[in-house]
Amino acid sequence: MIKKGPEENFEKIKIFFTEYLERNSHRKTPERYTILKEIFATEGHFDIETLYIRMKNHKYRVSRATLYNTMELLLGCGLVTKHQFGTNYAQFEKAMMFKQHDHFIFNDTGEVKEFYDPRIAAIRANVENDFNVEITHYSLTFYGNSRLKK
Amino acid sequence: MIKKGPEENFEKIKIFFTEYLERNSHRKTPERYTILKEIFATEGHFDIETLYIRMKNHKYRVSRATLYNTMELLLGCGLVTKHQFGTNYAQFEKAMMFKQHDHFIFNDTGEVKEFYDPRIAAIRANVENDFNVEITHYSLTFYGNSRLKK
DNA sequence: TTAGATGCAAACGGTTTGCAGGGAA
DNA sequence: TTCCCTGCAAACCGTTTGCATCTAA
Repeated sequence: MIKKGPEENFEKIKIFFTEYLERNSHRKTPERYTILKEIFATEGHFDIETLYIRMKNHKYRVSRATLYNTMELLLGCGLVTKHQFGTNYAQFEKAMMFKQHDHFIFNDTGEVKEFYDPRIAAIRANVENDFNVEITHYSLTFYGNSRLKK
Repeated sequence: MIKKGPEENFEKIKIFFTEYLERNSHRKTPERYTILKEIFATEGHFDIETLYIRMKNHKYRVSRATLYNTMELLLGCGLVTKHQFGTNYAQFEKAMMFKQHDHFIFNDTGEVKEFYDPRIAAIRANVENDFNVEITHYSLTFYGNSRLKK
């Protein structure tokens, strides 16, 4: 079985984004694709300012307004996820389809760990029934400190 | 068995706060007690601005700076809990000892519902073991819309 | 007496908005 | 050609900070 390279996967992502833009009558501007590319070229979490500086370093002409604007689109089609993590600015990460997870944050460093627990789906189902609601998204984050080595 | 009135419970809270202030060499100023009283006299969630306006309406002379300052102390001794709920300003609620709960937020109105699920404690224990950390606090919030009545 | 608190107002910083110019359709 | 998007800069707004004054200890 031939393993797909990251380039091929990114092609699919571009097509997915294109379809979303067309479906919602949004223009397919080069800026939007450049931002998408930049996001999927890096790992882990990021905030707007970091992304802005990174793109400036890569000699792209881009404004913060367009970044915020495009993030809204990427959130809308589910290619990116937004987190608040307690501070008063947002952090994002590219959505890893089929790899749902939640977060643990170190109080001192802010370092982010990821974990997955199937029981969350069960809790979610319960909440939907109890309140007669449809849950669109959720956030579960633990905060703490590393234990002393024994 | 005689049921305790809210006044009597509040006396205990005041004593608890006083002990915390003394233990940490903080002054017992009238402002701090007034803020404490105001918070425990109202139900549900609130933000700083709402609290500020409410106190102004009650003819108290208070500044936002002192409110933020005092919230820090109340958080420090666990009498109050802080939430971020995705917006970029904080919301608080008085801690209800022995009544742990999490939140469901309506996407459209921002209305807050509370629920409790014991499985969260189990997930928490797992995370502590997996990462060899000590969890100090956490946040679980579901977001969604009310289902159409059938 | 004095170091910590307060009220006020200005500063801060992430996000949003207004607007003239540019480019996708 | 149209009008949605972009870059830029200013506005916005919740929070933090600086400072003169006040007061709990």
